[in-house]
Parts: sequence; structure tokens; C-alpha cells
Amino acid sequence: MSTEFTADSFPNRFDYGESQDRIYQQWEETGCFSADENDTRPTFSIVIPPPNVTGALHLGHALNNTLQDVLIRLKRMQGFNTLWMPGTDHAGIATQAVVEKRLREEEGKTRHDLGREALVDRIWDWKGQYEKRILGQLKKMGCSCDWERTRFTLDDVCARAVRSTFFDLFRKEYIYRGKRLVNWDTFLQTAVSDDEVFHELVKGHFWHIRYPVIDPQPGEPTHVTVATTRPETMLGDTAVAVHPDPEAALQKSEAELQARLDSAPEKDREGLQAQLEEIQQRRETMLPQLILLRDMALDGRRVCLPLLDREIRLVADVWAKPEMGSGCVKITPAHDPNDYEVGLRQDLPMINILNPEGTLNGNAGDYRGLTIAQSRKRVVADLEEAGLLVEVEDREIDLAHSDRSKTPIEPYLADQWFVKMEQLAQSSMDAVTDGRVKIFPDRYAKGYLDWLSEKRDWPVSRQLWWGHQIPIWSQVCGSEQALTEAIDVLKKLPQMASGEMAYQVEISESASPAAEGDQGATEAGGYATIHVGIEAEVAELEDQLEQLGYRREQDVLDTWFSSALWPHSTLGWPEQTASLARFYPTSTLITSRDIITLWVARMVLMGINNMGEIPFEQVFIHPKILDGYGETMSKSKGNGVDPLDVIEKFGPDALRFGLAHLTTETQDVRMPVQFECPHCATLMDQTKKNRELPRVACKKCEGEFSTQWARSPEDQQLPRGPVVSERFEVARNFCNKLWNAARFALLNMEGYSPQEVTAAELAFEDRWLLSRLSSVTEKVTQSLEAYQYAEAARMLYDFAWDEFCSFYVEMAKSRLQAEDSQAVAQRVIAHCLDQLLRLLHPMIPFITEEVWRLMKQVAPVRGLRNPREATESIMLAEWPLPVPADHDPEIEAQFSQFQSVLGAIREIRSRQNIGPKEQIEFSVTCSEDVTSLLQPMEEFFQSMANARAVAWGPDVEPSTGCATVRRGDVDVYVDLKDFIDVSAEIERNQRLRDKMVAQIEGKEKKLTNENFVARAPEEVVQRERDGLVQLREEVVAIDKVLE
RNA sequence: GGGCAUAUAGCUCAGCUGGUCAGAGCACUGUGUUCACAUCGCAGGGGUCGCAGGUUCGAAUCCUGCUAUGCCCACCA
Repeated sequence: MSTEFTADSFPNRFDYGESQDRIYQQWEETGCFSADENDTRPTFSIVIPPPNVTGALHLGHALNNTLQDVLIRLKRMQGFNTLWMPGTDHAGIATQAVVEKRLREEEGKTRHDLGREALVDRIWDWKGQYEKRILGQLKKMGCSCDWERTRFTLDDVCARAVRSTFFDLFRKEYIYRGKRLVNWDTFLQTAVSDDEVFHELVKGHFWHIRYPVIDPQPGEPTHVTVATTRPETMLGDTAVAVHPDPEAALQKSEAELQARLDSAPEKDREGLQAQLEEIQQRRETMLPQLILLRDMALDGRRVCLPLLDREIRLVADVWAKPEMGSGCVKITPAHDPNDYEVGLRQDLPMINILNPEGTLNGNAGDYRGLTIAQSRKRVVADLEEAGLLVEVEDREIDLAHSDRSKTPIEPYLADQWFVKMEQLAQSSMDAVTDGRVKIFPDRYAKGYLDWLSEKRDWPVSRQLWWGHQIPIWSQVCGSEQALTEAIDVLKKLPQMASGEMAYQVEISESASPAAEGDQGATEAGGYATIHVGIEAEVAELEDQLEQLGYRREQDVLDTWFSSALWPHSTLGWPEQTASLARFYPTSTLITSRDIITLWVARMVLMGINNMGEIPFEQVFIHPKILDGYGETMSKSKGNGVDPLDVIEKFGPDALRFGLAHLTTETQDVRMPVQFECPHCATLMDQTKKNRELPRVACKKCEGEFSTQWARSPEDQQLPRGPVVSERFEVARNFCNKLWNAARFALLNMEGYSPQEVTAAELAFEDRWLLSRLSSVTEKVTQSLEAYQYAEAARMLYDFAWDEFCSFYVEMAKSRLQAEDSQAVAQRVIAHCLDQLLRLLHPMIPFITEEVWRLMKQVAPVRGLRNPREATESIMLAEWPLPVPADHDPEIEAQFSQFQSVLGAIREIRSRQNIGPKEQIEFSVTCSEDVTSLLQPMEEFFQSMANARAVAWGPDVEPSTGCATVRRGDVDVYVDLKDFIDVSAEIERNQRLRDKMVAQIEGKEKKLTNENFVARAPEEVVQRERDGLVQLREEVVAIDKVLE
């Protein structure tokens, strides 16, 4: 036909190094990845979970993206108009933090040294570098994204969507400004997120302070005692709390302790016993006083805040634990998270006493201007002098520190922007409860719904420089009149009338200290702040506002705000683009479970808000990849694997197939990792110890290599030892097996001619393979569509290796040699290989593409029913459909009969150590039916087991001194003649017989159990009966041999 | 503290709605290289399915409790 291959011109391994870039480039050049918004076929679209530009992709990303690519390639072959939308995420704080860290390490500078603009420029440089790296990694993995559409959450298109959304929510008054306690870093003068706070035990004190009761009545205490680790915060106290039902609370904790004591191990008992006694004692000594104080609190009584002589409330609140300290607790709502909650519950004033740089402000009276440390000393000294300091205990304190400046964190009440979640959260819940959005596996829906049902408002402002700056301009108005005037001015702007602009008035008790600096006590009537939002970025209008005295909000938005818009912002929203109309809503989102709430839930609510429609129909949550110790992989632990290292060692297909093969529904993927020695390629298990070393010595060649921790110049000069996992070997071997099967097939295509093949022309093994192919096609398709990747991978692995290679190809060998039978065998093998390549292509795209291309040279037209010219690229080939006419359970059953007889012969060969070159003779006792089936297959016993059949049929009797194996109702005997250890064979049969007798007894017992016979289904009972009969026959058969 | 998972061969995992479900791969043992593939072929050994109860004629499979591990959320004056 056309070019023939020779064994020499066809390497026996697929060389990825040489081929993968070429193949990928061809895909790109021929536009295989491009989605067409004018194509009217049904669509299938996926948006990528945009990787953070903080660094390179790791194995978790590789998994995530492999699963997406498998799905998109499947759908593309199934004839959908597919879009896989790629892009990256600016990842707010994470990216700013890495760039700041480098700045500090390499130049010894802080971001304040650079200024906002310069820092943001640096981060853009970083982004450029890592985005390139990330996209490069995705391409190496074979991801078929539509690269021309690549977006970034901070690019102009996304920025416009963010701005438009923010304005819409602002106008609906879903966005508001409120106070919130943040972790304030007084050194960097910024809020830091919870993730960036570390806790450290430090030595401190517990000060017990007395607050005088105002106008104590006879019988009432004159003081309440409170204890604190931070006496200076008392300057911001606005209440003292006592439990509303101290008796019940004590009882409850006593009962809990008793319960714990009852089940506690011996070693913990002593401590628990002491605690229990303490509580019992409290009920005796303190309870009356606490009840009295509670009553006073309910009466609205007050205490005097020492030093400032301020009257503060006595409140009844559950936060005051009667089993702790004095049972009373001071409440500082503006400087403690728990007290803040109490403040909200009890409607207490919140007095901020700090300036942003950590000194005390005007609210602290005479202590104004002191640092926290100074004020603590002064406060303690003054209290002591006033005789109000009762006791000072030494105590270890769990103190929060800022990760970045290493200074203690101050809880600090600051202005923050919030999104009201009431309606938005509800819409997002409804989408899942009514099934418009389906989550797989469905157990993850629970977490999603639980989280949303709290409907907690979403704080969206971040005190960062990297991100979408909040598009709000604000101005504080000192008086009613100023406010009215300012609003009048606003209302005259044409943009206000046209709805491109909106404003909100916020009335607060105090201006934000963080934003406005130290303004001292509030003026009567509070502050009024006008917030103005503008729909689109219009420089003129923004300038105009600045001139009117408005100042733009400095904070940026939470990075998840832009991520939440991803499914529609990437398609051009708010422009009503053709792509948006075509590809929204997307089909499936594939992501990891830790961002179900942060991201998935928010995409749903923003999609509904902006588009009026859900963003995706299905969500698949895939497992996490853990290392051999069950720990999550991360760069900071040193156990992270770079997908490129795996690709380098095993090839991209092995990476993908390996990952898909591990993606089961219930389990996380545990993947022990190894260092690969760069000198001798030995794999060494990574231990918790060696993974933290800058250099490691190979256990075999003793050559040293560097790890990611290499810092010193000597270490860095050593060759790098990549981290890989031998879990990919299986997949690499599988690809090699496929390659060689293809190599064999293509080397035997000489004289191939495509032609329709009739059923009558097909050999037994052809019909068997076609039947199997049809079932596998059906099951693989179903599995992939149900996100059962591991199942699909396993089925294809077994089919390709065991059935196609080990049986079909072996059996086809002789036919391919013979002139008269060659043609049909070639057509069948070409067709089946063609179909197998298609089924495997989504998982292993490179090797299947290469084989496809080679196959096109010798067998361009393929197919048994309707031979057709193969497509140029396998990416464009049609996904196989099951062929009901090929499905033949009877032939599959018969074939397994053949397999078991073959297996029996091979087992005897191996058991008796008969060399492969020694021909043996065998006979088979079986029914006439089986005889007529297997006798024609004698040549396969010859070629696949070097065994010659001497007798078939129901009357065949074993000769003495033969080895036997029974499979089902077929007995196979091999005449041992002069080879062989006859006594060993007898011994073996004796053991086998004993085992069977035991089984027979078990079954007899079961069948004499009336309950079983009466209650179990008839078919189950029958199966037991049949089994018993068969076992008895087997024993008889063995006995014959043993004679 | 609340929630969600997981526990099956030395290792990594399958085993969907209870009765051919005790399996796969790696590792191990034996054996075999002109004839697609040693990244291979053929064969073999190895597990009372975390523990304790319960439901059932029958449980790796369903229920309860316990233990261990992981993850998410909350909290830690």
C-alpha cells in the first residue's frame, strides 16, 4: 500500500524527548484547541481553576488539569464544540507576600521603601515570569486549552467585570462598610490575614484588678475583680461581664468533667480530679456572689473604670465563665475578638485606644502617646498605687505574632467593606438544593450548604497593594449641613442621573482610626461619610471626585472576589459577547475540596447575580495528593513534586495516566516520593529527615546532590536531585506496552488493504475481541462521564494489556504470517488498534497521536463495517461507540474456557519446571460442546504453551503419572513421561483433595441448615448445590489420578 | 469542640445497591531473552478485610460503639 516500516526504522521505545513538543506544536498550529463561538454544535466548556501566580505548578495542579484535559478531549471527540478556558489568578496576599519576602531577603527593603506603584510593578514582573512558567508546564502536560483566550484575574477584561459587579452590588446596597476586628501589624501598619499569624508561647503575667462598684448597696460587694494578661487594654473597657446563669454553667461543666473523668486514662485522672474539685469548691464559695453580681447586672448597675474614672456597664453574658478566674471578665470590644462579640451582643460602645503605629490615642486619656509596653508599665504602677491591684501571677501566654514582621499582633477595630450575603447565599444554596448545580461526590454538597447557611457577610477589603483597588471614593462630612451640600453636588452630576454612579451615606460613632488617623473623641452626632461608587473606570470623573474632596479607598478586594466572576468574566462579561452567549453556563468545574466554599459557592452566587444563571452544571471534586506519610505536599515541606520532573523521567503520558489511574472517588492519593540521584538515577525514599536537607548523598553511588533547600554556593553547584515518585512506573510501562503492540501491528501491515469484513470472515478470536471492545467502549465512556477516572484507566489497562496484547496479538501472529488469512487479520487488528487508540487518547494523548500518525502511513483507511480514511490528528477522530451487534456473551464465555485450559497447561509446565522448549502432550476430559469448541484451537495451545493435544472428549481418562488441573468442569492432564517429579505431583493432589473435602463439608453443612434452604433465594441455594456436586466430581477426578 | 472522610496482602489501592469479592499493580520467589515489548513473558507464595458488639440463613459489604489517621470549620481571656 504505502511506506512499510522495518524493525530498524521503528524504535522499540517512544522517544518523548524528541516528539512531545513537535506533537503539541502541531495540535496548536492546526487549531485543534480553538473554540469557535459561531459553531452551533452542542457545547461543552470548562474554565480552569486559575493557578496562583505565586509559583510553579505542583502535582496537585497536574492532577487537576489532567482530569480537565481528559474530559475536554473526550467531549471534543464526541463532537461537542468544546472550550477549555485557561488563565491564572493574581492571588492577592500570597503573591504580594512572596515578592515582599524576596525584596527583604535580596535587597533588605520593605514595601514602604519602594512605595505602592513600584511594588506593584515588581509583582507584575513576578507574575509575568511565573505565568509563563505555569502555562509552559500546562503545555508540557498536553493540556488542550484555548490559549488565545488566556485570562488573568487582574487583566483589563477581568478588571472591568470586577468593577461592574462591585458597582452593581454597591448600588443594590449589598455592599457596605462596617467595623471589624483585624489582626493589626503595628510595625508594617497593615492588617494581616489569619494565615499570616503564628502563635508563640511567651512568659507573661496575669494581673488581677479590682473595679469599684458604683453606689454599692448593703450586702453587695464593693468591688469586682477581673483578671487580664493585658492590663493596658482596660483603658478601652466598656463593660464587666458576669455569666447570666452561673449555677447552671457550673453544674454543666462539672457534669462534663465528671464524664471525662469516668472515661479518662489513668494518667489524666489526677489533673481532671483536681479540676473537678476546684469547680465543686467554687459552687460553695463563689456562687452566691456571682448570682448577686448577675442580679446587679440585670438591674443595670455600673462599675467604675479605674484610672479613667469612666462608668461602665455590668452585663450578664455567657462569655464570662464562672469556672474561670474570678468569674468576672473585663470587656474591651475594640481590642479583643471575643470581647468584640460580647460588645455586639450587649450593644456596648467600642472604644479604640490605639493609633495605627501602636501608640495610644486620645481615648486613653493621660496615657496618650505612650507605646503599648510603656502604657502597660504605667497602668500597672498606677493601679498598684491606687490599691486596686490584687495579685500578679506568672503565666505562659499564647501570643499572636505577625509572620512577616515578627511583632505581636494587635486586634484592632478597622473599617472594612462587606458583601451582604443574605440573598446571595440563598440563591447559591437553592442552585444546589434544586439540582441545577450538581456536586460529585455528593457528600461535598453538605459542607457547601452548611457554610452558606450561616450567611455571614463576606469581608472583601484587604489592606494590600496587589489586587483590584476598591472603586469607592469617600468623604467625611463634619456636619449635617456639609452632608446635605455634598449630596446636592453629587446629585447634579449627570452620571448620577444616568445610573453610572451611586452613593451611600454611612453614619458611624467614630471615624476609622486606621483610615483617618487619630481623631480623638467623637463629636456629637457621629461622623457621616459619603461613599461614591462609579460603574466604569472614567479618569475624568475620578479626578472630579478627587477635586470635590473625595479620596479613593486604598484597600484592594479579596482575591476571591475576582475569582468568583471567573466563569463569566473570562468570556467577556459585562460585554454581551458571542462567546458568553455560546459557552455560558459552562458544563463542568473540576476542582479540589478545600475551595468549595471560598470559590465554588461564590462563583455560583455571582454567576446568578450577574448572569441570572448558574455558572456550571456539574462540579467534580477530586482527591488530594498526599505524600507517603499522608501529609499534603508543599514546597515548604520539601515533598512537593514538580510535574516537569515526572515528565522528564516518565513522559507526559505516564504522568497523566498515572494520575487518572489514582483518581478514585473516596480516597485521597497517597504517593510516596523519592529523590532521584542525578548521578546514577537510583531512587531513594524521601524521609521526613532527608527532605529538609540542603544536600543528600546517594545511598548507592554515594554521590551528593542538592535539594530545593540548597542555599550555600557549594550546595547549589551540586547537580539537583529531582523529587519523583515511582508510582508513575506502572503507567510508563503501560505506554511502552501499547507502543510495542502498535509497533508489532504496524510492522505486520505489509499488503494491508482496507475492505469491509463480513461476520462469516471473522475468526473466533476476532469475534471475541470485537465483543470485548464493544463492552469496554461502553464502560469506559460511562466511567469517564461519571468522573470515574480510575475505573476507566483500569479497564483500558486491562483490556489493552491482557486481552489485546497477551491474547489477541499472540493469536493473530500465525494468521498474519499466512498469505490466505493475512488480510482479515490485518483489517481486524488495524481496526481494533484504531479504536483502542481513540479510547486511550484523552488520557495519553502524545503516544496515541504518534501511533495514529504512523498508522496513517501504512493503514490510512480503517474500519470493518465501513472503512474510512483516518483523520489527520487523533484529536479530531470520533469517539468510539459500542457496537451491539458485536456484543456476544456466549463467545466471551467460550473464550474464557479456552483461557482456563491454556492456563491449566501453563500452570503444570511451571509447576513441573518444564522448559519452554520442551514440547508436552496433554489431554482434556470435557463435554462434546467444549471439545468442538477447543479442538479447532489446538494450534493456539501449540503456539502459546508449546503443548500438543492428544485427546479431547467426555471419555478421556488420565494415564498414570500425569499432572492434572481442573478448571470448572474441564480436566486437563499432562503426560509427564520422563520429565517430572511424580511424587511431588501426588503430594500436591493430596493437599488439594484435603482442601476440597473441607469445602465439601462446609457446603454440606450450609445445605443441611434449614434456615438457609428456606430463607435464602432459590438461585443462591442452587448455586451451593451445584458447587457441591462439582466439588464431589473434582474429588473423584483427583482420586483417579492418585490411584 | 463541630462536621466530613478513611482503616482490605510488605507498599499503594479496587471491591457500586449484603450470597463466585477476598482482587490489581508494585515488591517478593521460581523460570525464560534471535522471532512487538526485560519499561517484557509464564507461573507462584502472601490477607481471620482496624477493634468490639449487633442485624441476617449469610457481613469486607448494613447498624452502633471504640481506636487510629487525614481534611475542613470554629475556638484558644
